[in-house]
Amino acid sequence: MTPEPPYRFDQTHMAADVVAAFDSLEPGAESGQSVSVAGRVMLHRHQGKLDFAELRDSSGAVQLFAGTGWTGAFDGFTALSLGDWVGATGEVVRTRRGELSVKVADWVLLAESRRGFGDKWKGVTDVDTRYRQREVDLWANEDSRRTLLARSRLVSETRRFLEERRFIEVETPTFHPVVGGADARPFVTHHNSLDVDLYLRIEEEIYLKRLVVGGVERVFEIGRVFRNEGLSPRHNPEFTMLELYQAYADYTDMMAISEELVAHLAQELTGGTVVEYAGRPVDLTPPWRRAPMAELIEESIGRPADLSCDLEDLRRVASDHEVPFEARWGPGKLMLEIYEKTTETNLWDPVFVCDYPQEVSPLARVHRSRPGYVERFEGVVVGRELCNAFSELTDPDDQRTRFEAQVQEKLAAGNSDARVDEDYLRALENGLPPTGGLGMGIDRLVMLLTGAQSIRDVIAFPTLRPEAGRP
RNA sequence: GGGGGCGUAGGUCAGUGGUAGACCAGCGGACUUUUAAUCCGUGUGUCGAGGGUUCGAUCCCCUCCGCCCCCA
Repeated sequence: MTPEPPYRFDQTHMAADVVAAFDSLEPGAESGQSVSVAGRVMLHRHQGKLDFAELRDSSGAVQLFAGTGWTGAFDGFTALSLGDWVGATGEVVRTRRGELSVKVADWVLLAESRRGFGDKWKGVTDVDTRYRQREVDLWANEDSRRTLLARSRLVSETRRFLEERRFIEVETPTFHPVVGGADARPFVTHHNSLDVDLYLRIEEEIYLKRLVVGGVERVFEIGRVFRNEGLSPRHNPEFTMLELYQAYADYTDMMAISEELVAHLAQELTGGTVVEYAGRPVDLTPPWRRAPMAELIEESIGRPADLSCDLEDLRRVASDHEVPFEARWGPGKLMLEIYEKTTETNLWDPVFVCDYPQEVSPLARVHRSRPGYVERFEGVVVGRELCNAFSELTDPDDQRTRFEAQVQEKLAAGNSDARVDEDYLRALENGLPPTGGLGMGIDRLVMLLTGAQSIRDVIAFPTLRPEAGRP
């Protein structure tokens, strides 16, 4: 019979604190000080009238040392299973073999682990189990705990970094009446009492820029966005995006803040700005290379593929490089596809890929000196997009024209959800000052700085096929 | 949707055309300073599911399911 567990337990020390505070205790010595610790039993060694257990809490681990001569309910203690939660009180001692220990006088079972234990040496390696039962993964695998903590620190440091620069954090709606400006399929849901369909947001930018119109000159949001697309090691249908908007700034300011933020986070999390990913060094030290997309494509494939080429040239380049394309695509879309298929994945060290075709960038302002292009960049690291930024389009008439073209394009692509966002156009008519905007994928940033190969390793509960549905 | 890989005990993994093994965990026992403790004893299972070939299938073949990776 298992007694009812207590409702609370007074913990005086974390395991790591005990180990640190009594560092100087000699082997065989007793401190005379009693502590109470709590956590899970991770290893257990019974030896006749003695019993040793490794107790782990969120700070680390400390050994529990029980014996018939000093431990209440000793037989019960020896019967503890791996994974059981225990609270224990006793004097801090160091054993003759030198292990700092709590010499257990009293102890209490806080919860049983009824469902077996992973391999105590290898943990749990089955990826399906690790993702479906993250609670098991977390207590069995040190790497999993480290990643979770790194993510928490990264988000926390990001807030601090931005707040120090006078950015204000806000929360904008997750339900959008109109699909946003990014190029992604939305999830659709329905509000019963309003009897309207709503879309889960695919980005945060529209509402954030409306706040800039309202006078919030530096604003950011760290929030969940949703894209109804496939799963892959780099894509989860819901993921976390940082977006920030800064009045009176342009995309060059966004480059500066991007590289400073990433370098700062790398420093905080890894102790330096050169990190290792997939066995290769990545130098995140600012300043990052800045190069027009057209230049990078030509570097990669040895011939130009940009808006100075005519449509037939671009189609030929696409064909030569096995880039599939559709007849209705204009030169800008072709150029972007060629870039993505031939160039992007080869960019290892960070580079700001600048000056996108206007055709594929409905929310970015036209380039001040390069016709056909907009002032937009993506920060690419280890061959992946990490962030995306513009000098924001502020002209309501131009914005309307772009939205209408985008809606036509989406309808042509079979997307019946496309509509012009009249609310946003009305907001622009109230005046958006020159503004720089930046979006950064938090999940991919955590991957980069923790070495994770899959986005599922940095999301506590990634999207999975439901287990139910088996016959 | 196409290609490749994987699926064996609670965990980590071997293995064979003659219905299965190791270690750990579990259970019983010994042990007063252990460190993945050790030692003795002990049980593990629809070998992912279904069908086929075969005297006989966990193994070979087919279909399906699930997971991972690559591609679209």
